[in-house]
Amino acid sequence: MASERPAFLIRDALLDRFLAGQFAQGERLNEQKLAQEFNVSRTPLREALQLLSASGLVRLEHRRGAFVHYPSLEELIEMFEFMADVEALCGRYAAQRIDDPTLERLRQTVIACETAVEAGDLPAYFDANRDFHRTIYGASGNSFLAAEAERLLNRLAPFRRTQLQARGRMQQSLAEHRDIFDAIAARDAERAAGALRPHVALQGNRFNDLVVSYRRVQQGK
Amino acid sequence: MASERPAFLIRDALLDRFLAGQFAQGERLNEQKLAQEFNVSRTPLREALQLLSASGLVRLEHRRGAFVHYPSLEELIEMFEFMADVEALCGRYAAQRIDDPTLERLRQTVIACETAVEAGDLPAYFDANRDFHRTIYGASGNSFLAAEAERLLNRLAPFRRTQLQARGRMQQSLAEHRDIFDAIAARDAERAAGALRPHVALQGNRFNDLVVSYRRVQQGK
DNA sequence: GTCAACCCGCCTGTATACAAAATATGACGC
DNA sequence: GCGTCATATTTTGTATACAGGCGGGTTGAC
Repeated sequence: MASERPAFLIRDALLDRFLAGQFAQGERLNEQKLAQEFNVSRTPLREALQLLSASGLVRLEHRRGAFVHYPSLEELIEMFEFMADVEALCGRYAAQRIDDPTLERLRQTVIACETAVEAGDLPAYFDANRDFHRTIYGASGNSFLAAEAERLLNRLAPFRRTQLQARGRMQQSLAEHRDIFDAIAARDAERAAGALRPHVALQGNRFNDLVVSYRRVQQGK
Repeated sequence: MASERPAFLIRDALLDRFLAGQFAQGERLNEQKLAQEFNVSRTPLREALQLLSASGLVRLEHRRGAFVHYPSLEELIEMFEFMADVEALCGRYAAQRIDDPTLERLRQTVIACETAVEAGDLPAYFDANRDFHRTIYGASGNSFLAAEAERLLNRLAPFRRTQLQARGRMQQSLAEHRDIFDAIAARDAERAAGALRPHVALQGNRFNDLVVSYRRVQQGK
């Protein structure tokens, strides 16, 4: 059993608290208190805070402390715009470069999405959806790009989850997955990119959904 | 005078050492020795190592230490491919969204490039070139995208510098800048993106240049 | 002679101690 | 009553102390 680094565990635990809305925007995080809560010293806790600052959820101010910084609505919109373009990029390269075994794996992730939709299982769909997208990242043949895409995915994941909760969104998402898969299977780079961008981007009802879920997170509920 | 965080100063100092080739690939970095060299304790030094691990130059292995990890040639190629696409993205949005004052600032950066070329001043061109690209990032109207682009720029900067050293490369780069500027000024998004991608991407001689400079850095000179 | 196990030393990871800066508190003056 | 200055307390940042793991070297057995 690999005893993970405590800093990572603490980071993840803090992330859960963030997503559960236990911290208010701009709140100052007290190192001593948090260290006591996690039964560690301040050293690994500070490490965790530094990790979180890299992902933007915490802002470190020299000699002032760590402050909670949820992305503003504007930042979220910008992040989704970029994410959509990055995913389109992955799709474009994937269509050009995917090999048959990977294409088959991608097909399996689509099937997993179908199964989840039929069962009406949202968490399962969330996982299958993630697999689908990550498989495309890997199929891009550029592992640096894939890593960057995954980093963004992790950062936006909580907000993407809430997007799937709206009625009918899961079915729509699945239909788009089928389109994307077909484009990649047909090695049609432009069609793959063109199908992926709106799949990820905020538009129409999606935008409104985000605003709602944003307010919800913001108010800690 | 703002007493900067020591960890940042140490990180930058270490970066200089990396670029000067003072560390060999895979070399293990001894915390105690480095801490002594910088006249600090291990605490801020470890902080600096964690910062460097975020930019990929150092790989941290639990209970084993920090290891130097220069990007391989393959990784570099992947990074340049992604960078080219990200810059193209910035250019596309910039053409759509740039306002007149920013366009004027962009014109000034092109003029600064011209001045540097006429003077044959490579360092000046490097700075002007950087300003040109950063202005486009900002003009994209997406500050998240701009920040990501800048992060990539910083990470690739040392390798881009060596690319400009080849004969005639500065003139060619300037000519491409003029094209890019014209496309943005004409609000032609596709042309801007189409001009930026090859400007940044590795192709033809550029690729060979990179291989050469890579070998040079790799061997610590 | 080779391989394996054990032991010792070095190094990392974590806790704690200490110093200095920032903020909170209270008193004084306007 | 409000603002400002001095002081006290909290809290960060850094140094140091301590514990445990990893690696290297030596020793012993086959």
